[in-house]
Amino acid sequence: VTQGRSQNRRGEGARLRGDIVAAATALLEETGNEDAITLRGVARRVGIAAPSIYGHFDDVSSILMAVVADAFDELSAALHQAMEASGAVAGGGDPLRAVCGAYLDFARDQPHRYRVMFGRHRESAGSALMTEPRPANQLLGAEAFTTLVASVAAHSGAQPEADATTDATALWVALHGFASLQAAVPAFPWPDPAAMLNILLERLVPTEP
Amino acid sequence: VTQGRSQNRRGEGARLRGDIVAAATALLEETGNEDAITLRGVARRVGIAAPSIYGHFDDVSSILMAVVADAFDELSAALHQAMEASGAVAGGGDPLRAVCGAYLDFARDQPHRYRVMFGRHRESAGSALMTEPRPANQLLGAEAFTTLVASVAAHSGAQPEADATTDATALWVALHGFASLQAAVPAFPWPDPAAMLNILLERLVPTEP
DNA sequence: TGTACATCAGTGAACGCGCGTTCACTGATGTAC
DNA sequence: TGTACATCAGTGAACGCGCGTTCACTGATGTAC
Repeated sequence: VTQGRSQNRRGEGARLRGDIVAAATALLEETGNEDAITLRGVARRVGIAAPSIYGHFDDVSSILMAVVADAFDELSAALHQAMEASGAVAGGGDPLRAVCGAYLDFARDQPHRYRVMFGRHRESAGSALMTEPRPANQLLGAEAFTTLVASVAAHSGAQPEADATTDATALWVALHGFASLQAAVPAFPWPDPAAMLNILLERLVPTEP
Repeated sequence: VTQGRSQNRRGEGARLRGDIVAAATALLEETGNEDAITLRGVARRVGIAAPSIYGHFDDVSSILMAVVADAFDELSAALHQAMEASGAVAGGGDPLRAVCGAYLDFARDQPHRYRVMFGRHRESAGSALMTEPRPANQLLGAEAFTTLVASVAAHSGAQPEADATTDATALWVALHGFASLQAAVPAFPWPDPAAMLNILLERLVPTEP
């Protein structure tokens, strides 16, 4: 089934790349299975011939990597925006809660994309997305983590013994655990997300007096 | 390549079932990819003809389900044993720490098996392992969770306001998050597991005075 | 202004592969009489 | 004690499928002269 897609004009070939990633993302989220991202499946979805993809990606696994990279960019943007928006509210906002809420929302709204971001072991992803130890700021997702650290630091303020990185790590671990288990085991009698977030924030992050 | 496997005697056909699950488990853990559990791949590994599997499983996805069910049994056993062993030590043992340590060990020693237990969304597993809401004690993994609750309760003792189920849920979420992220993002500068466990236990579980 | 040519963006057909599953079967083991 | 037969446990060949990838190609778009 050939669609009405017309060839891009010269110099705009890169536009197809974006369409490919978008189609792959849609397939992932709709089927719930990253194995649905096949070369031919993506090509069908975009409305092009399968070999056309090779103009933009070396192989099929590179498509998934692009999907993941995209997702990390969006997560970073969502957290950043939550922090900004909350800080701007006169007097009322709690940036840390806003950031954590945005994290959980992201995971809940696009569960399969979220799963692929953190659910695959990166050594076995076939390609070297991230295998060597390296500082946190060079990792995929580093920007998102930095935002979390900043919002934790703002929340703890001048609290003695406050170590924002340690606190943020513990908090990340808990947020991810909750998001991931809620998606994986929906039948478990979970507290509702707001209540769970209360518990985790109260216990894991010191509050400025 | 036919191996020296000889046909089971009458009434012992069920033995092959165990061999199939063991082979599938080995394939999963060795390749790091549940897609390596194919009908033909498992059959090769066991040393039988591919159709022989249909005597024991309806289809290929049932094999993975059996691997997961097995893994939950082992996890429950490991946690239970950790609690018992620790409680038996005269005066010294901390059952809660022992149980949590056993959980993290299980996840670290068999990372891919662990990932498949909790990393797939159960609705999309193709079969109804667990989709309907139901009480926690009817879930796959219920036994393991019960052990965790018991060890939390023992640790909190007569602490006022102690709610062992809530505490255990928060702790589970954190343990899973840590185990899962450590496997997924090994390059992140994690604290070592014992230190992380200290932090999480201190903050998430009230201690009996 | 015209025209030959290079490049860009993508196509269509074909390949070999491993897969899940079905089918009719085989040979050993036990059992009824 | 013998023997016909049922059942159990597993086999071998074949099917059709979707897949990743390669290959030579086509037609539109821009550019040098």
